[in-house]
Amino acid sequence: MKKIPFPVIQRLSYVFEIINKLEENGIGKISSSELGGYLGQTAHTIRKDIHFLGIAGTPGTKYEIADLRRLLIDHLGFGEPKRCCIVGLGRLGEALLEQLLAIPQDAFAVVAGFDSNINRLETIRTSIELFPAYRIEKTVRKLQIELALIAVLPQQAQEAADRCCDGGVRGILNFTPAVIKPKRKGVFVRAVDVSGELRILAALAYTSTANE
Amino acid sequence: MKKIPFPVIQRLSYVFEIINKLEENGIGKISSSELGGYLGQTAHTIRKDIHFLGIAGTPGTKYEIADLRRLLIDHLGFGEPKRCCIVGLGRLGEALLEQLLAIPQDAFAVVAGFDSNINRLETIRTSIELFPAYRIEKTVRKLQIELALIAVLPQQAQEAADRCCDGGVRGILNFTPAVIKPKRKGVFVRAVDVSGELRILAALAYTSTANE
DNA sequence: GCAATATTGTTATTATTTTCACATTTTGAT
DNA sequence: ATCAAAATGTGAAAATAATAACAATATTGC
Ligand SMILES: NC(=O)c1ccc[n+]([C@@H]2O[C@H](COP(=O)([O-])OP(=O)(O)OC[C@H]3O[C@@H](n4cnc5c(N)ncnc54)[C@H](O)[C@@H]3O)[C@@H](O)[C@H]2O)c1
Ligand SMILES: NC(=O)c1ccc[n+]([C@@H]2O[C@H](COP(=O)([O-])OP(=O)(O)OC[C@H]3O[C@@H](n4cnc5c(N)ncnc54)[C@H](O)[C@@H]3O)[C@@H](O)[C@H]2O)c1
Repeated sequence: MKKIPFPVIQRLSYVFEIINKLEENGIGKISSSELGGYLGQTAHTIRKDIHFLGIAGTPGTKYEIADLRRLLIDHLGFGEPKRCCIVGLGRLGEALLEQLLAIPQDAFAVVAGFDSNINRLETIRTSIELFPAYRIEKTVRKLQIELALIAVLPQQAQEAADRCCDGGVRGILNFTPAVIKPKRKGVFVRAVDVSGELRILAALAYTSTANE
Repeated sequence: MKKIPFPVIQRLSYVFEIINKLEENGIGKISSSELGGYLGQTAHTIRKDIHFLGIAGTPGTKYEIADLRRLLIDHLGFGEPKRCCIVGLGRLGEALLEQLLAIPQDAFAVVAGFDSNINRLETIRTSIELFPAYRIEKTVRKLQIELALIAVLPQQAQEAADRCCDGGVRGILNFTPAVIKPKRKGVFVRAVDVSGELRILAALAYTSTANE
């Protein structure tokens, strides 16, 4: 099977979100141009992206959403819920916990939370199990957790990520400004950094006007 | 001046963050390979990126951080603090507010918050001015706000963004899962979507193993 | 001083990604 | 039935970005 390029994966992930919502609203078909509209992309791009999944529609007709969904599940692994954990249950960590538990998510299941501060573990009221930080590795392995959200202070980010890697996670979502490197091969890291995003926006706006 | 490609802007924004921290710690020089290490990139890439700024260093020597900083300020507009506002002061909005006010930021200044719920405006204790949502346009114009962080419910995201555009913002950082389209040309939009990021991570992990 | 080493500047090459073009197929109206 | 319109499938072209290669320059140790 040919490797799917990263930008394509990124867009197809959004496509999956969109068709799920449409399906809930009883919509059964969608065209490449409509999808393009939602994503801010052209119909060309969408068709080419879908092409990476193998044949999904028939010419002349729109895409059958059910078919599209099935293909995305098969090729991108969106079938069964991914088990996640949150490391660092401060303000951000707790907000993330609430957010992910509140929204009815068929795609992700938060099954554990970790913090080095025992007081935090006793303070937070939630339906999932909470553990001290030194038990990250064992717990991740035991519960077969695949994804970790890192929301500790930047200084501890790498160490927290290393423990998750040791436990066997497959992906890390880093909310701290620190740069995290995966300890093992095959672990993917992505960052969510507010200051960084703002800086990029500022630079985009600036360079676009500076060139006029 | 030649247009700087987006990936380059993205990386140079991180470079700016890194050299600021190093400068605080009294470090005066840095090499392309060291920078590459921080960013998870090769020295080649870093040198090529810096090359877009015009000449920054001299062969044989490392980069003078002060020079690099000056060039980044000139070319990417990181000189004076950018004025920001937060639209939607729920759990996430309040957390963002605290986060951006807490960290001593020379790059960004949060100068206003907006919410449609008057009760929220009276509940939150903060040092910046808070306004009802219907005053977004006027306030953004008056305070010359350049960047907006959108943290309302997804259904209201486009409307909130439109008002910010009307007021004249240059960039929008969208924290909701809704897709936002800029109302005016020249307004840049970026999204921070936890579910989306998780899905991308999951897909990356899945496709990497499915191909083995 | 000079050679060895380390480091940047710049061009060239390669790979990736986007965009385009058009053939093919279905639907629906006349 | 037939034609026009609309939609996807797919390969080619163009644009963009990453990687590599190497020349040029400074520093350091001897
Ligand atoms: N990307 C975003 O959207 C965003 C927004 C706000 C904050 N942040 C970042 O998120 C991080 C957390 O912010 P916060 O406001 O929640 O901070 P916080 O101080 O409220 O929370 C940090 C928590 O991490 C715990 N912790 C420390 N070391 C640990 C370890 N080794 N293992 C497990 N837990 C550990 C602490 O006990 C604490 O509860 C910071 O790095 C901050 O910069 C990111
Ligand atoms: N990207 C992330 O990291 C992340 C994390 C958590 C939540 N979220 C998203 O952020 C959004 C807010 O989440 P939350 O938990 O803070 O929700 P919330 O309900 O606590 O807050 C929403 C706030 O927006 C206000 N509001 C509604 N309509 C408005 C309008 N037109 N103008 C101004 N204000 C308006 C409401 O009064 C409320 O105070 C949601 O879309 C959620 O999905 C994103």
